[in-house]
Amino acid sequence: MAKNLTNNKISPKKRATSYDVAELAGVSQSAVSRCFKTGASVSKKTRDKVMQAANELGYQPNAIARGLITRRSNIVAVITTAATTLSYPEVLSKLNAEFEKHGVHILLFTLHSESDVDEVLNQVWQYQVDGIIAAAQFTDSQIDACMNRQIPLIFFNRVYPDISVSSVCCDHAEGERILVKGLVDKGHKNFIVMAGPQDSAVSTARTDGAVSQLNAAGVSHQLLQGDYSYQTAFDLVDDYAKSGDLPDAIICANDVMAMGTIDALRHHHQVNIPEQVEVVGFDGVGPASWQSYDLTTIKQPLERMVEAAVTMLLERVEDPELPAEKRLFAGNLARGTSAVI
Amino acid sequence: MAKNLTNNKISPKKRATSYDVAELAGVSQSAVSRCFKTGASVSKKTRDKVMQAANELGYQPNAIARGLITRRSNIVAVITTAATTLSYPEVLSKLNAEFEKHGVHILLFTLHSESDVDEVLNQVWQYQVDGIIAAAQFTDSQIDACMNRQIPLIFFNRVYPDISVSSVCCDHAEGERILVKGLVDKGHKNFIVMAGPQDSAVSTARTDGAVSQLNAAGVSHQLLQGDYSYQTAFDLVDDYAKSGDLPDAIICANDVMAMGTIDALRHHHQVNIPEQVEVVGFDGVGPASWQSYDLTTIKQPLERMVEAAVTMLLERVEDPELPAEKRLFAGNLARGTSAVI
DNA sequence: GCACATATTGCATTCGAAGTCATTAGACTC
DNA sequence: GAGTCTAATGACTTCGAATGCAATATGTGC
Repeated sequence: MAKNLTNNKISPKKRATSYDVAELAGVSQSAVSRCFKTGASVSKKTRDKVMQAANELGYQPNAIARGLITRRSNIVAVITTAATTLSYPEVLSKLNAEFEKHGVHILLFTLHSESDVDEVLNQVWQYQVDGIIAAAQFTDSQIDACMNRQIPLIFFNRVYPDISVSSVCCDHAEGERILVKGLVDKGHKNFIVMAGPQDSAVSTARTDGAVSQLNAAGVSHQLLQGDYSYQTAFDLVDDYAKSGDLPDAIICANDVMAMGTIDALRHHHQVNIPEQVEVVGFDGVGPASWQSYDLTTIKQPLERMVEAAVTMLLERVEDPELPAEKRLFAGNLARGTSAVI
Repeated sequence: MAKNLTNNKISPKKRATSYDVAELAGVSQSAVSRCFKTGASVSKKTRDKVMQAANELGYQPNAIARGLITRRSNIVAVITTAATTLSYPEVLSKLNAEFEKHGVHILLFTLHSESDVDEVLNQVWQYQVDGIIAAAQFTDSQIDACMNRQIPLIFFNRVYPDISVSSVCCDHAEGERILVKGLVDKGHKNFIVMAGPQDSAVSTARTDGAVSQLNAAGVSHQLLQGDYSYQTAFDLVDDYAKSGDLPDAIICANDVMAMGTIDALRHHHQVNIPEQVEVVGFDGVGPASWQSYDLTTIKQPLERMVEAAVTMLLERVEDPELPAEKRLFAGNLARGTSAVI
């Protein structure tokens, strides 16, 4: 096979490097490098020559090589549990949009079960990410591992009250307080609280919030163990309703379960919602506001939460010494138009 | 400040490199490298020493440095339009799971508008990704750019009949054929076809499929221009119904619009669905099967499509000479239990 | 014990861009 | 035109792991 000529522009075998550009432009490799760094000292003449050569060769600096020397990959890891929740795409795409503004990209890691965290972290170390956004439960030693490696870490919708680690979280307890207050003020006495998966910290926060408010108000409740899914909620409520008696209100740990609950009551038991039973959720996902459900729920201010998470992370990438910070955002009550609370 | 001692294990400032491990284990850096490469020639004795040292230092090979020399980043770019579609999280998390099996990770790029492709591609080049999965519309020259750089490219739910480029796609036309046939066989005569955004290739494929089947069957239809969103569909149908007359059936380019359609008719115009008007969608998203909608739709075999896309991409990473391949998967009819088609 | 094949090992180099430093060109002053 | 000062430039080194190659160790058969 013929030897590859250095200045054979046709050969698509190798992508152009800064040396190729330098040669074509008649300058040194250093000059090329400087042209792609804002604020570097380059004369207009050189820059023009270099840029033209770069265009001609389709040159883009190799982020891998750059990352090696600058020790900045401009990549952050986003670690989430496999997506059952409907707000996942919204969060992910907002995160991506925010990071992109700063030239940062997302390397995605999804967990099949929360126990995979260790394995995922090993992968994360290899990629020299600049930071981590975690929407998953970490153990203390996993958090320690991030700190030892000086990799900024922001939890999304998880809080560790006893650990000095940053987080952005919706105020689940406060949200439930608002919901419960509304329902209790309306005179409801018998409640069902439907929890999400037992290993979900978010569900626990919401459920505990609701329960303690109900207790404080001195009204009774019963707990159903759901798993965030429509079908499980549907089945649970279907079974429950077969027994004959109905609660005044059902508080679900997320919107999807609330919709399952509504459908079970409405379609299998001819119960009028919200006249006979009032159902509330949490999240503010799209379908919750659809006419068929018109759900009363707490809408998480995802936009602001994502913005906060990104800002906090990038600040800490710049200055790793910044102290941890926990930010708690109140949700907005989205009142179903036919609801009365 | 004190000079950093080479063997100061306490200092968390720098992560361990293969040289650190080599020193601690009393071997050369090459030996360390070989220990982390499967199939390399290393004695058990050396491997043990190295692995112990690596553990002690928390060493993980630096994927950035490795990528530089091997010209493999083990990263693939996933390019999608900003997620309005409900199947997005499902696809993304399945993609991730499949790739992870092969030690490949996803670098995420989302487009705010389809015109951002150029900008995104520039980012993509910088990261030396091994391949690209694109769920977005590319121009011919953008496709060419990938080919020139020899970066394998697989389109997801986009086809380019005239270009030799690989794709995995749901057979939208075939799906619409099934739906239309069912509806026509039932005796329906007046149809509405609701399209998605005009720049969406998927919408066009579905809409055209439906229209040509309707024409072939000799039944009339009217076209409404939607945008895949619930609200727009709701408003369009609401307006339409105000005029007084109703079609026999409405064919929507996706499930979300079908649900908006159902809600508008049912809640604003007291139309019985499916008795008075039959509504069908496309996608098979979660809420479509919920009792309130119980939608007749074509479910895309996402699991298989994702598997195919991943396999095809990785094959082409291994052997860039493999010819392009277009795979078309038929969707499954999901019949609403109360539907009659 | 010797000749030889095979398995391990280390040295030196490589990938591509960025930073350090010394040098040079250019602008400006008097 | 000589003397300063700054801006621009290039040679060289660096980041961390992988690899070709040569050197050494180990093992085998006689």
